[in-house]
Amino acid sequence: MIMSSLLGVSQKCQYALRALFELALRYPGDTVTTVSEIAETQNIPPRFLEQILSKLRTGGYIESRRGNQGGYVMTVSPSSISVGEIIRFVEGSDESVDCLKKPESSHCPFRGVCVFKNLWEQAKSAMSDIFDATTFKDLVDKQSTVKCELDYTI
Amino acid sequence: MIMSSLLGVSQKCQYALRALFELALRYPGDTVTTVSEIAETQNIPPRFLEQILSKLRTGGYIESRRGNQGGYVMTVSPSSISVGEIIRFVEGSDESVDCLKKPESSHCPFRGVCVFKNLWEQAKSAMSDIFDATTFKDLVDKQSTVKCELDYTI
DNA sequence: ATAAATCCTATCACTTTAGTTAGGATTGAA
DNA sequence: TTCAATCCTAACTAAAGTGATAGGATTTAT
Repeated sequence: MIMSSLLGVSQKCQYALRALFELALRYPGDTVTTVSEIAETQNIPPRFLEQILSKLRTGGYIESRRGNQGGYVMTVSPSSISVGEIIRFVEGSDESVDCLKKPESSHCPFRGVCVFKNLWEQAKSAMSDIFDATTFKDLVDKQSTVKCELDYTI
Repeated sequence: MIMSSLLGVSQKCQYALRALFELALRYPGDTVTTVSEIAETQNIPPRFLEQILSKLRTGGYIESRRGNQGGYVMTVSPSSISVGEIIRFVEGSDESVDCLKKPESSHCPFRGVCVFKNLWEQAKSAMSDIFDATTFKDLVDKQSTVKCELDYTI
């Protein structure tokens, strides 16, 4: 985990979210977007982004068209994909805290460890609530609001 | 950051919390506790724990007595130390997410990144709320409750 | 003096992260 | 058919972070 911060979101994961957001902006639509275009717009190393998009494809979040004139496209509605879902998919779901590791039933071996367990659970749950409640449609909607504000001020 | 998990709490940090909890259990009291004793009770590598306690001392959370019959003791009230405070102290306060890095005023450089910023802030805030609201006195109180329950069932 | 303990600093092994490199497979257009 | 654009996959690497160990210096009670 990115480990120096309580909120552990890796660069790779942030890239994934931004890339998916970029595709969500173009939804719906049957024109594909190339890796290069996403990479430039979101300032992501292109070859690295290739891997990330490839992985997102295996998750069913996006589809690809290969060959000349190929690229990526979002085929499921952005409203059905939450940020939390993507974070878990990209980061994996390993727990950094022993207490939260399976099996659920096993008792904490060390004195006092149990008193922390509830704390980790609360924190995890609070974060999940936030990330699971936000879909990519929400982000797109928010983006257009921001755009408007900017346009007005110019 | 511990990276692979959204909730990034390093092993080192968990050791620190457990060690501090162990000292909080003995508060108040003028008898010191050795590193070895804490290490055994909480199953922490002793030499590693040395470093952790030494660091906690520089933060003013505990005091040490050197030499023979030396050890560590908590001199400030456990009710005045929150879990969140210790986590931040031990992990450092580096942000893993670019959006949250200083300076506050600088605008997010990439399209759509701003729509994530609020999300990171919310998540961070939700966690801080939980961890800052829990003091080591709370943990000690909770521990004695658990102890009682166990005693009754025997 | 001696033993017991913290303190300090360096080192190490291991894992993770953030990419890069290289080549291959597939497709559409000329 | 040929070519170029594009996705696909695996292997590799450099750097950083993490967890832990090691040796010695310092301090203090006995």
